[in-house]
Amino acid sequence: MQYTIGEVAKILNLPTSTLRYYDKEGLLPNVQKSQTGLRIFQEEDLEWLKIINCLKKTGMQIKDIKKFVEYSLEGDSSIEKRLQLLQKQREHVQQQIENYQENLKIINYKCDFYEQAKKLGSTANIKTVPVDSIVSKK
Amino acid sequence: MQYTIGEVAKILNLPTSTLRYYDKEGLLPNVQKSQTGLRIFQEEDLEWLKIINCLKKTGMQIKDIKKFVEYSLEGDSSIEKRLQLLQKQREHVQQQIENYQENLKIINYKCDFYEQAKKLGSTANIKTVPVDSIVSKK
DNA sequence: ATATAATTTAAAGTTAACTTTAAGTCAAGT
DNA sequence: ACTTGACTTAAAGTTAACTTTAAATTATAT
Repeated sequence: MQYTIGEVAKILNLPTSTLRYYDKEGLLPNVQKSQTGLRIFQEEDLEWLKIINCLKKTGMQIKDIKKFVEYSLEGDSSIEKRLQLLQKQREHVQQQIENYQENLKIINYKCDFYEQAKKLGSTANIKTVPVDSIVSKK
Repeated sequence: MQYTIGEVAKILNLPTSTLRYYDKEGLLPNVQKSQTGLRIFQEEDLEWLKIINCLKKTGMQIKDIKKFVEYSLEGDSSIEKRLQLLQKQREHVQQQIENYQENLKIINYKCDFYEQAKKLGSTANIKTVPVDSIVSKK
């Protein structure tokens, strides 16, 4: 199965301009071109793009994704480097989830506060606690 | 208890330039100045900054944080608007956590893959599954 | 009193990740 | 054959969120 850039864009819900940008930045080294110059995406390229998109969505910068791509092109000699890069990203994501969960507590607290305020018609006379008492202390 | 901009910067682990930028953007409407023009942060301002930082860290844009600040300055008539803004952010954060968790699955899978590859000395001969089979389908 | 460190403002500079534009070529349907 | 829509590149433009710079003032320590 082959895909045009427009089809890939729909599947991944990304603009075609972004896909071309990724290609230009060297993130899609295996995408082929027809004789007339059109990009042809294989199933494999789609899988590759989903990995790249996953790294992107979890906050990895293009230049670091490019590193990963370059390691991949180096072949088996770079397995260790690729593993390390992914493990580092895994830790980053786990940390991010924890941060979000802590911040969610603060937002929940604030939502409660304003729900109270809504009932009372005023923010006065609602007792508050310091933000630091909401987040888990280490 | 009062704080200089440098002290606040240390406490929040932000550069002073960022604090001044936030001030310039109208995010710190209650910070006072000494007769000589230096910013004086009260405990209250610090609490305020922690909320702002929480919104910032969970991906809210400055312009939307500014909206929240402006609503707050309007007084009790804007309680509903502030609540809605925070509820929207809460949903955004919950969604973000879910996204990260799904993407973490993919990264975990890839880490497993490269740990295998490391043992075998090669990525060849490792059976793989499509990315879509890793993420939870709805 | 004086040197050093922290603060001030306004304005310009930076960076990442795209997006848009322009001018053209290619593909698909009638 | 022709129109319409999708695709191509290169280059310029955009945006958000800071950061840096410069020149000056203020605060702190000796």
